[in-house]
Amino acid sequence: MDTLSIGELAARSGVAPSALRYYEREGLLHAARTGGNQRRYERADLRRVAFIKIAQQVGVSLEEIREALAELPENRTPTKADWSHLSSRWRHRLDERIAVMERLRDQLTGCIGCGCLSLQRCKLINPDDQLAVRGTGPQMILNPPGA
Amino acid sequence: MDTLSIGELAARSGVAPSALRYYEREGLLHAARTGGNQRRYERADLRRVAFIKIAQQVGVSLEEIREALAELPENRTPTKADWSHLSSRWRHRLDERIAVMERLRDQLTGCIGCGCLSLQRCKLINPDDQLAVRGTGPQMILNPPGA
DNA sequence: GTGCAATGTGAAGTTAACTTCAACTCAAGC
DNA sequence: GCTTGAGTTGAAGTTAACTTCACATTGCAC
Repeated sequence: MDTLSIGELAARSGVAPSALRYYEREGLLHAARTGGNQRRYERADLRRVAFIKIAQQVGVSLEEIREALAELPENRTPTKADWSHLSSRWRHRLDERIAVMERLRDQLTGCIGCGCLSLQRCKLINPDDQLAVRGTGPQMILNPPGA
Repeated sequence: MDTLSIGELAARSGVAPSALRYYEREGLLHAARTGGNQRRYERADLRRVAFIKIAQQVGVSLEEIREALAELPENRTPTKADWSHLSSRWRHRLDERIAVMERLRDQLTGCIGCGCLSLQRCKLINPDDQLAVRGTGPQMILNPPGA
């Protein structure tokens, strides 16, 4: 057969049936129904679920993932080109997130040297938190001066 | 004065007072009290809060953060060496997480070429999901063969 | 010393992303 | 054809990490 029951999709994707039903309620996934009202997924849905998992790994909310998936064609199985398009957009997200984490790491590494951990600038240099006026939180990482 | 009220710490750290109280209930933070029962924080607590924010950025739960912070000395203000030790441990975490995301990105990039997005190995090469037996989910990223 | 913003507390509410439950129906093997 | 393991639904429960609320108390400014 070329369709999958919810249990099969769950086993293949590593996502619990209850989560798949939840995704359906949330509009991230759609399933055809058998005469007896059971869900039947297409193999293409494996990709869809894979994409959802990947995006979650990157820290994206289901809400945003749904919006992204909404760009895929509804009336036909997505083609390579469709997935390519989506994937490359997400590649950018990934790149950005990696960049943030690298800045975080480098800043942390720099702070190991003086032990300050202020992340707004080393306390030894800037003992009065003067950078606090730029906003709250770890400014140097989320909003580096050079970006 | 060299202590901070909860409002001051909140403003400096970018963390809401309610969150700071919550952290205290959860054992991540401790504050001295004035005669009138108001919290007074030491300047060293700015570092503590900064560390909490950083760790959260990395996707670590407060539970784990609390465990990490528990390694700091309780009876004295943490020294540079104390923070250095903690920081270098977290640098490893960051490195690992960055590595995972880079694998994710590279895999995604690879899949853009064929449009498959299977992440268990390109479907064109492995049309029957044979890798599914290795476990559920995106194995190649979370558990790369070479790791 | 008085006023009013800041702070205190416990309890309840919120959001995301699911899971669990109860009660029922479907479907595949013997 | 009967059993039994999947599957269905709506509703309620769960967890993390907070926020909001109501109401009492404090403490700096004038």
